[in-house]
Amino acid sequence: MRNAEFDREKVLRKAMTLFMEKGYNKTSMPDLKQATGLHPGSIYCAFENKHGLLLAAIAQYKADRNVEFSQFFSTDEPVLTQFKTYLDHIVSECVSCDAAKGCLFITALYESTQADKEVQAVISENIAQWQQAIADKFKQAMTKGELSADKDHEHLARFLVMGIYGLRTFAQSHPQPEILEKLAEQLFNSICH
Amino acid sequence: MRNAEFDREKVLRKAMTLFMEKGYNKTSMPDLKQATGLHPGSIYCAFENKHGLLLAAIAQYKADRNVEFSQFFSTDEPVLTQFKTYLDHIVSECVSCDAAKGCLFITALYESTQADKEVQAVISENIAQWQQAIADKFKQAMTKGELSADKDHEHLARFLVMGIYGLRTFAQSHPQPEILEKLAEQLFNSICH
DNA sequence: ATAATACTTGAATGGTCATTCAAATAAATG
DNA sequence: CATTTATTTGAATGACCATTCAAGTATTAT
Repeated sequence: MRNAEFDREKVLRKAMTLFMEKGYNKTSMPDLKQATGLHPGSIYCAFENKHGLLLAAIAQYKADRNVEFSQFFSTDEPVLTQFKTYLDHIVSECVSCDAAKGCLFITALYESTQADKEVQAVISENIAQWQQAIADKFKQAMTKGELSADKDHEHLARFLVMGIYGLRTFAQSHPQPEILEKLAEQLFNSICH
Repeated sequence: MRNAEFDREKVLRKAMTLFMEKGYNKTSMPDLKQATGLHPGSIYCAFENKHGLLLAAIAQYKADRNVEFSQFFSTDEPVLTQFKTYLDHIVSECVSCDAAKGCLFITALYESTQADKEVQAVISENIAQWQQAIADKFKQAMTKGELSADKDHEHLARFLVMGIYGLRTFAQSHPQPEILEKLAEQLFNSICH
């Protein structure tokens, strides 16, 4: 017996960064070898193939985003304030120059073909879970009286997810901070008022 | 001398459909040959290379969308009603099963790399023009008294573009008509109220 | 210590792709 | 009609890529 020598999380984060920066298809095995330090054989040994590495990277991305999400909502501020901070964070990601400006869910979903039902299903499921977490927070805001109780928290969550996707996509062509901030603000207001 | 035998617009629409369905990178020259009936040499003769074909397809896509846009705003209904109809049309595109459910601007933009500044610039410009056309319509709605005059028509246009991108992206993972219609409705209301 | 097991290495393989090219063909011009 | 000029054809080219594999190596368990 023998355990893998590499740090699985580090390798997955390197891979996920490449997938976000260059896209899955244009990230070659030589690219992955260079970025991760792993030889092709090791990648195949650990992840079956390039597609398996993508799935593992998506899972890691989901785990990382989950932790991040929880952190934004673990303060003792009002839930709506937490949402605003969360949105501001996303805007700052959009205008950053590193890989975080692209969301792996979106890029992988747009790149996936009809043939790759597996990636599509995994990402849809991950998005649905994120949306549910948002819906739960909205419900919490309603029970705390921060949000009028006649709203549909699941609809609000869908609208926010839609808006965040819109922000991210809009930022791809027009990454101006002030404009994105205004858009995020109106998005927030559309939900709260 | 001699003119090309093929119908340029037809070829470009075939190519644009493939690019939307499979993505630019995964659309191979054999694919293009089969879909357009053009041999590789003809494509190179007419469009320089595959990348040139993409640029030409994007230009054709823009022209087609321009015509479409004008048609939605050439009725004698109130501008806001025209917007609602336009939005409904986009929702119906999102839930359709053909290539129209993906927008070539978005798919090509997400697929383009940092290296391909040309595609990025062309698409950004095309989006900006579309956004400006929307802004003009909002201004028109304000002068006609359909929309309160204290709004910023350019901001409204950006918000609508963002929302449409959000809708399209959201639909990629959750293409349920009723849900998308509700989202489109709230998007519309966020702008008008 | 030794055997068994699993990871690592990196060159080799086979396939696919964008692009080129030279020959063939057709239209337009004078 | 003849010449010129452009397009069409489709096979050939060269590059790149995902994947495989066999030999080497380290770790664990007995």
